[in-house]
Amino acid sequence: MSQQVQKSRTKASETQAAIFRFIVRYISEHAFSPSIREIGRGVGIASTSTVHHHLKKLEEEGLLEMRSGKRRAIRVTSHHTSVPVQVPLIGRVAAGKPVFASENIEKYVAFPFNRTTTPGDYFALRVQGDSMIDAAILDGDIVIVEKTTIVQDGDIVVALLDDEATVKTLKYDTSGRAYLHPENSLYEDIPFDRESSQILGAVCGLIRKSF
Amino acid sequence: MSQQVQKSRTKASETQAAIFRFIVRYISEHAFSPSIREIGRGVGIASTSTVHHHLKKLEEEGLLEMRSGKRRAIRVTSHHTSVPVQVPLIGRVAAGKPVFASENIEKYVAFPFNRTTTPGDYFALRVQGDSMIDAAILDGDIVIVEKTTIVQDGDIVVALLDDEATVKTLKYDTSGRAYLHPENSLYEDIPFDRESSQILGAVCGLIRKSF
DNA sequence: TACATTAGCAAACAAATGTTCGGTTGAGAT
DNA sequence: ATCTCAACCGAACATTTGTTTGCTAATGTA
Repeated sequence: MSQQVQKSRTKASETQAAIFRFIVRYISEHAFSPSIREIGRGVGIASTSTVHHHLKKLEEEGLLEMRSGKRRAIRVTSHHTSVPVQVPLIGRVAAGKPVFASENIEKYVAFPFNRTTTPGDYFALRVQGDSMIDAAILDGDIVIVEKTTIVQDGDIVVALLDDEATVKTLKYDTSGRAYLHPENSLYEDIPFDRESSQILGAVCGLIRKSF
Repeated sequence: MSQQVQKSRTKASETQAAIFRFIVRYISEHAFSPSIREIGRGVGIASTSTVHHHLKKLEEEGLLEMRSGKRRAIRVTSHHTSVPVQVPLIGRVAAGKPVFASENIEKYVAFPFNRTTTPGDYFALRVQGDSMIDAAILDGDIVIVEKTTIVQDGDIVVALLDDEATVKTLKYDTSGRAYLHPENSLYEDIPFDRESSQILGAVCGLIRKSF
């Protein structure tokens, strides 16, 4: 009999799992939530109220969030999916323009943050060259950068040198002078002057695509 | 006078750029689209029809897509943002269960694909150990894997060895026998037998988080 | 001046969609 | 047999929200 209780339980959670999977997949494909009726059609439930009931359950279980009243406003809880934050990808830096001006934004790339973040605090940059291969950063990789000027010895930073954004490790020599260290023995250290040059931020993530 | 034409033009495109930025930001923060009225409130336009008009323009310019009639169904064109596809992250593989059973799915992570893909064709795996550091894959990195068994010499693959999913380079020796090659001179090659072991897929992307 | 264009507003409309209510069915418990 | 409960249906309801229409003001043009 405990088996039958279990059976009814599993049936319920199976439907709910199916709904959950449908929502995740739908959002993946469409970039916006499904409506209750679309969910019903997707998993084979005819009544909107039944779907609604399951959604409430899923919400109680903490798997997803619904904005009451709003349409197509289902969101999967960050515990179970990452929150894809769209980060502006800085392309070639146009001379004269501020680095983060919209002219320099090539496109937006999604990065799966764990915590909620303010999108404006981050940017993305495509790495050019092999000067950081010993830090496992390859040519063509996209680094996610947190905008900050508070950086420590050993941080991988993005610095603006002659209208060119470069990725290097920041280090201090024995006399406390800052320099930029390429993680590749073929390259030389670059002295860094805070007056003439500028730290744009610290690398906090990376995306690589190989297809 | 050409200046004045330009002025009115820039004014229009400025409003539209503001709307575009608002939408990107809103979707980043909420994971679903704003409604026309929310956009209006966000950029300081009182009339829904004005916002609607600008959206049409933005759609003509190819910056975004709207599903006619559907609510909160604005989507930024993949040319300007990547499409965040939610990929299931395979955690510890439970003995006996199929690898891709939902029991083994730890969570979903977003990966910025360029082209539209079917989410079911990919999975994600957290890399354990430093056996691939010479391929710039570190301990803790998340690799994105395309489910396929068609792999070539030199491909970085995910193989299932003793209920453990491992990332290695697939190679063939001179006699055509397959083996798994760790990209780290401290590790030994592993002979690979297609009968007893299984190729789960080929690595096609990578996510690293360091914060 | 008269006309065209553009950005904006307000109001009304219609469609999509979340929410609620009552009823039905089947399995398990009392 | 009777009761309870969970899953489901169908229909009605209430909002949200996309769409349309007509109007005004400002600007540049013929």
